Amino acid sequence: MKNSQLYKGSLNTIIMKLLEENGKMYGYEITQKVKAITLGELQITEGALYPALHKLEAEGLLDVEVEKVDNRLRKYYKLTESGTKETVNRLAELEDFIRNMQSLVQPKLDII
Amino acid sequence: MKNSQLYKGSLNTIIMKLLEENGKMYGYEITQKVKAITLGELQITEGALYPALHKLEAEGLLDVEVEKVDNRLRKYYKLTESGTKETVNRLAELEDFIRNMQSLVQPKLDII
DNA sequence: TATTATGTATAAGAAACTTATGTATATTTG
DNA sequence: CAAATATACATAAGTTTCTTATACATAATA
Repeated sequence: MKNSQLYKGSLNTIIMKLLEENGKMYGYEITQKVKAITLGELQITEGALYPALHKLEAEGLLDVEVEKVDNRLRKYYKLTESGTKETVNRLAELEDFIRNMQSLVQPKLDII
Repeated sequence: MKNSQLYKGSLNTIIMKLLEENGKMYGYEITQKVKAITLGELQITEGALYPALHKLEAEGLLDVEVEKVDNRLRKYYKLTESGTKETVNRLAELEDFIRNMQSLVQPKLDII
């Protein structure tokens, strides 16, 4: 699928929110979860996801823990303490963003 | 002001929606309108705005018309026929985007 | 007189992505 | 049983969209 340009910049927030909600997740799991929640509309590509996870880890917002399941590698990510705090800010920013976009787009009401 | 990363990719949609609503606008007017509607929260910089307007024009979505007001230049932009059609799509995409982001972020409701 | 507001523009660089490719194992389908 | 799909991670090249800085010019305000 071709995601709209609008999603650009929202990936970090999505990752952090999912981790806040689910405790720990691995990359592939995140892509499937997002796909399920958005009914297939938003597909996160690996080319976007893995660099994003690595960056969040480098920033100290995520911790990683490797597990081997069914002879396959999994890297479980979870929020650090700092990441948990930052998630609150990111979600507040998202709410402001959505509110502002709705203000810009909502049709003016005519009083009859 | 420092706008959140979230706004990345939304400028074109904002411009087109404002032009749909107001018929014709010039660049500076767009920046002021957005600032007013978002109560100062979203500041569009010239470095983002003018290249965006030029690109939309190059794509045939906007027409431009130069006017001189108070000895100062103004470039009024308005949607072309093609731009009007495309605006419908962009606004639908925005609605989908907002809906998906809310699905991803909305806290699960507990039934008591 | 200096700053702020109005008005447009571009150039260099950063950030977040897409697209393509690579590697490897497990499971399902024809 | 072979081939395709699903699972699982990763990176590199290129594109798009933005930020930041700079430039020019007139009008209004402090």
